[in-house]
Amino acid sequence: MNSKRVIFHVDMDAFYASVEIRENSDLENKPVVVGVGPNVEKFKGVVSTASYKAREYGIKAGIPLIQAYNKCKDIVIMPARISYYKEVSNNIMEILKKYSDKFQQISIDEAYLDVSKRIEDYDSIENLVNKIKEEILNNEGLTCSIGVGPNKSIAKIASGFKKPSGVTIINSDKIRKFLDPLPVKTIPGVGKKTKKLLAKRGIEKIKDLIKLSKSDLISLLGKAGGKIYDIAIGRESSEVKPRGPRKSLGFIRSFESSTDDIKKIKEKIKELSKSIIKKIQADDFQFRTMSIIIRFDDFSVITRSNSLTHHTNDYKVLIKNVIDLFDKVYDNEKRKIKRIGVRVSNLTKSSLKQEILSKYFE
DNA sequence: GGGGGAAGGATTCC
DNA sequence: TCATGGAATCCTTCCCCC
Ligand SMILES: Nc1ncnc2c1ncn2[C@@H]1O[C@H](COP(=O)(O)OP(=O)(O)OP(=O)(O)O)[C@@H](O)[C@H]1O
Ligand SMILES: [Mg+2]
Repeated sequence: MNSKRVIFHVDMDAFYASVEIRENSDLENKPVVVGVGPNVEKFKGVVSTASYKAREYGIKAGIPLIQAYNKCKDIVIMPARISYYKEVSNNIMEILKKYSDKFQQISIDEAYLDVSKRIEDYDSIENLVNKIKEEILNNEGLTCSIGVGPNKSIAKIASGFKKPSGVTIINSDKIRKFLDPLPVKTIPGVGKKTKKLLAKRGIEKIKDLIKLSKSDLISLLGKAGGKIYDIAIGRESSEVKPRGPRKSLGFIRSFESSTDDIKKIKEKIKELSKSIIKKIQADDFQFRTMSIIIRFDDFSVITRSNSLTHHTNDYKVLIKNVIDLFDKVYDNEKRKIKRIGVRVSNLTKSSLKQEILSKYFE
């Protein structure tokens, strides 16, 4: 029995922007930006993604639209149509499933495929990769990048190595050669803060990281440190497994400008709550915990939450609780509010009996 | 001492 | 100067209770 695995990580190229370009051929080769936020037309919002042409100007996800415009006055800004991208995503995921024995969707535009059983040699890897890319291009008119490795993390890092439309295959005997020179930030889980913390200790490349012991890294970074260590030594071994049920659901909206108009804020809270109820009822969920999220004009963020004794999907219950939470915060609060959100968690399926748990209580 | 849960914050990801 | 929106996971603190 051979335990060596072959994992693919498939990641669509500039996904939202590519869909918009596919829909409108005038946009081909143009610097296209998909924007999100309170008023994309008036540059109030940020870049959700940028086409590769736009990236030449330093435009990338997360930067304010006004900055993107200043970098390139020719950009075409499209407001995001997430539900449409979701449909496209579903089509792509169906294609990917066909080519794998185990499948794990990670996000709207990424998935892991365990294809170990379908691979005998290097050529069969290339054949399978090309087949997948072909079918996505033919059926959906979109390109993707694929990383191949002996585990999920290496596959993922590999898929980002050559983009767009790249293929990167990392054999087990090339792991060190591949990982060593990469910056620590390449590792999934190492973000801005962790990068800085490591830099302070002179750790910038993955090869620096593996000089530390696993326990060093755990005492430095907690549980995350252990995961980061395993990835860095190339021995991360988590399974490709289907996505579980969602754990929370919520909506957040920013105001065009910060406000202390309580009425306006409460209206927004009700609107967001209504959307949540609509969605959980459609998806047949119930919740037990309700939270509000507030970002003030100084950009500090607070969350307030409370939990019920029983699950519910009732609008009135949600409204009462989140408005109460808000009133408590705004009792003696001077700062204006930039952004307000409502979220529910502790979810269960409404109809389906909770067989597994209820068995224990017979 | 610690299990177990609630709350709140921080960080990361896409 | 600008600074989204959806979600997951982890950490710390507090509390109830054995
Ligand atoms: N910071 C962000 N805010 C909102 N949406 C984001 C953000 N980052 C990514 N997304 C959305 O998720 C999609 C997939 O993200 P991903 O990181 O794979 O980038 P991408 O646009 O597909 O480009 P790439 O070719 O680098 O993969 C994007 O198209 C995008 O719009
Ligand atoms: Mg992508």
